[in-house]
Amino acid sequence: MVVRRAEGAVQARELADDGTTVAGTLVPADRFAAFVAGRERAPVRWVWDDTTRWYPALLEGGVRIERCTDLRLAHAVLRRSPFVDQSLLAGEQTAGWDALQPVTAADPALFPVADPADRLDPVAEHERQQVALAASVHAQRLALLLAAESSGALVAAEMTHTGLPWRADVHERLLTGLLGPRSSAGGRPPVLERLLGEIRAALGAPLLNPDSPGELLRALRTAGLPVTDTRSWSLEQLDHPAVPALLEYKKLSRLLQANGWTWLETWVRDGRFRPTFLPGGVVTGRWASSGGGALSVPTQIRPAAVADEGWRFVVADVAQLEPRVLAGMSADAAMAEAARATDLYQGMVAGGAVAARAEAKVGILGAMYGGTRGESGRMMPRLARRYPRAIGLVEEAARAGERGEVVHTLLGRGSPLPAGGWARRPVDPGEPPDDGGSAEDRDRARRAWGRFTRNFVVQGTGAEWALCWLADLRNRLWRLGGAGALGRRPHLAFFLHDEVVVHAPEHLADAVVAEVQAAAATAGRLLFGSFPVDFPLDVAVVGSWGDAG
DNA sequence: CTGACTTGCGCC
DNA sequence: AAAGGGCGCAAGTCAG
Repeated sequence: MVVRRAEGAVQARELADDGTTVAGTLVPADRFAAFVAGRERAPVRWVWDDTTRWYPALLEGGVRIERCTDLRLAHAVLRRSPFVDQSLLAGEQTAGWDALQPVTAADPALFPVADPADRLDPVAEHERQQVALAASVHAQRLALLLAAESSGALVAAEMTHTGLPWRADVHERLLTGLLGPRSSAGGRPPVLERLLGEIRAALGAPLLNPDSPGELLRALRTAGLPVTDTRSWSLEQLDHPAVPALLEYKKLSRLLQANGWTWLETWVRDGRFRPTFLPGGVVTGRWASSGGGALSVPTQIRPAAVADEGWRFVVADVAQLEPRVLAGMSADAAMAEAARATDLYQGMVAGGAVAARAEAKVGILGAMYGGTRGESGRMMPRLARRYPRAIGLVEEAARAGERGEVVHTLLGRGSPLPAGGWARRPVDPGEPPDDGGSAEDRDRARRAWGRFTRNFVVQGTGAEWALCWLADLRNRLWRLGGAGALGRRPHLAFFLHDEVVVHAPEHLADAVVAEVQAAAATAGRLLFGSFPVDFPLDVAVVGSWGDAG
């Protein structure tokens, strides 16, 4: 069913099996939610321009849908995929689809005025996408990616709708305990005020504002300290009476600015934290977020996320997702064998690849992030001998990036092309060949891009695993849960790259644990088939997020 | 004054 | 001498 906004109404067109549209219906806007609810009684896929423009209003109306095709997200994937013949996506509206942005504002209006999306034809775009998909040598993988991406869009909207249960009173108690009572008119709370006094005295700088990196750096140097920046890690290396107070000040000041009383007032309403999640918001395919720094909620304040009375959180995260994904996508049997253990790094020790867990960890992280020198560099030859396919895959991705080529994830998400002049091929004989500065600058940029593409393939495939996990779990939770609206059943409340928080009635918590596990197994099979790589979860049933892990 | 950039730090 | 990827956010800084 393809839907399109049409002047206070919705035009809905049935899709035939061959992809052509048949009957069309015009549904008044105020009856659309009921129309959708009615159609959901039988299996149906909603094809629409962009989930953020449709689903929030349906959820407000109490309607949950089973599946959709999000043309905006699918378009973005297909346009960059090296598995796709780009000429098949060309059309007069291609630029319009390229430019389409999600709507993030909590705008209750289903039909915002002058939305550029309204000029786009979803039927034509859907048809182009289907043709491009069918012609691809990796149609199945891409189809899985598009389905997972669309499912992710539904999850994201649902999580914003239900929100993460958040106890303002617990949060405030936490803040007061660490900072002292909130001070009025933008002044520092008492604990920060006291630390400020200590810092100023110890540095002999009575007017110092430690929030200014420049001022602080000058004050430290005047006090005779050999520093070039003011990062906590650098300050920790110094032996000076001002340092402990300064480190404490930085930590608490960060808490106050990022997740203090202002954050609480801005982002927590009616006992729920409701950030906006942006599926596909990161080039690798990871989600981004906006509002309240959702993907970096510090562990410090997680105790304020408390399940409702009679409800529990099921918190699950994948141990060492990315190295496991690397083992799977490279079909490296030796690394997959190490991944059979709950702790992959320990498994590498047991397999004889390295002598100690710490070596395994720093070596693998270096292989995935591009740390080729120092401790991790020293491990590389040994890892490459022991895990030739896994290490070979990331090395090849790095080399391809250094040559300015596109790399791709397992399911076919393509990396962007580098923007710098170092990689640009001459387009026109008259064009200057390069704008990249000195040879060293170009080499540095080339290596940096190689580190990016090296990480892209692993981080991106990890994101694909997580999307499949999330999508399958969403359906399992729905089937688990009796009747009623989304928020009255077990539901996903939060997602952070490789971790989910499910909010569920207490009596269903154990069943949720089983579903979370089953969904992880499904995700592994969807991506890697019968190749034996495990994705063990750390799962906790808790009353508060702070009690997990 | 606004907007763009840098710095630093939280998360994965 | 150091040399790791991806983000969002807030404050400071600086240019216009």
